[in-house]
Amino acid sequence: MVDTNTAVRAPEASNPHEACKAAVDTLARISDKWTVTALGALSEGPIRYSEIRHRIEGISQRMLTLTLKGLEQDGLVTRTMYPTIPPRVDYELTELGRSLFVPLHALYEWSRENRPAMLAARETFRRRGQHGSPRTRLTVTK
Amino acid sequence: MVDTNTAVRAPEASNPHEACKAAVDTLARISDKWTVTALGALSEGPIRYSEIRHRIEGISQRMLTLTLKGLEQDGLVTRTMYPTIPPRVDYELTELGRSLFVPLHALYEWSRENRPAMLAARETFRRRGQHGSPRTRLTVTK
DNA sequence: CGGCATCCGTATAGATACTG
DNA sequence: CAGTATCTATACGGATGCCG
Repeated sequence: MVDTNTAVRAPEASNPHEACKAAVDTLARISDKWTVTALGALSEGPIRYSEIRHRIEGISQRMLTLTLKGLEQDGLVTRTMYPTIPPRVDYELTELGRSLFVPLHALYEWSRENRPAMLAARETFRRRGQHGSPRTRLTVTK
Repeated sequence: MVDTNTAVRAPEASNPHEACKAAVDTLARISDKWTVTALGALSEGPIRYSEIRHRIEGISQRMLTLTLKGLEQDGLVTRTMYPTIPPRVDYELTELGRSLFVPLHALYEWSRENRPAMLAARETFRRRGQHGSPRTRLTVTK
């Protein structure tokens, strides 16, 4: 993995295949149960561990620690330890971390606009039970 | 669309908390192993089951079926059965499904630009082992 | 306070075999 | 061809307890 990926060159829409793989790859890293929520908690500036934990309802220490470590590892947040007693640790988004809010915001916008439709579709689907006559085309064109 | 969500009004950044929850919610629906890849396979127009399966390397029938059923349920794709022999089923993106490509593309763009940095950060992290002296601030300001 | 280790339940998804 | 059904492996995440 010594890079060498400067040669790929995705000119326009490229083939959706490659774009898809890249998106999937990023998704795989941020789509665990807490990562995005943690990013949200960090979005307002430096914040200490206990405060994050307080903001994210329902998260366990284990999951918060793991999530933060993952973010730190990927260069999305910085971790600053103050060796005081009692100890104190601050977390802060890096520039890279903040940049993630762009696609995240797009996702949020989509949710706001289209999720109701999605849930409605799901309701409809559930009610007709998909077994009745979902979309059987009898007029075989070819 | 019974909506009633016209009342929320996210003026500017709103509070990141709510935006975060919405984004997380959408993420939860598209971030299984195959959904986005399937959307990618569907992106070029109507396509039949076997062709999708052919395009998505490594997917099992079970997973493809489950993924497509999920997409259909959420109103992101339509399923059209041709009761011929042998049977044939076409899948096609709905308008809702296509609209998802907007945030997905944002994600793709982010990946293209920042993923190398992320992987590099990960490499660095792995090499210094995060135990040496990652970021201990001795100058306690307050 | 912040974090790690251990144990354990559950959800997700792969392999395989069978059906209309 | 386009699924369904069953079994199994494993990754994710929660609860608890200990440590610097």
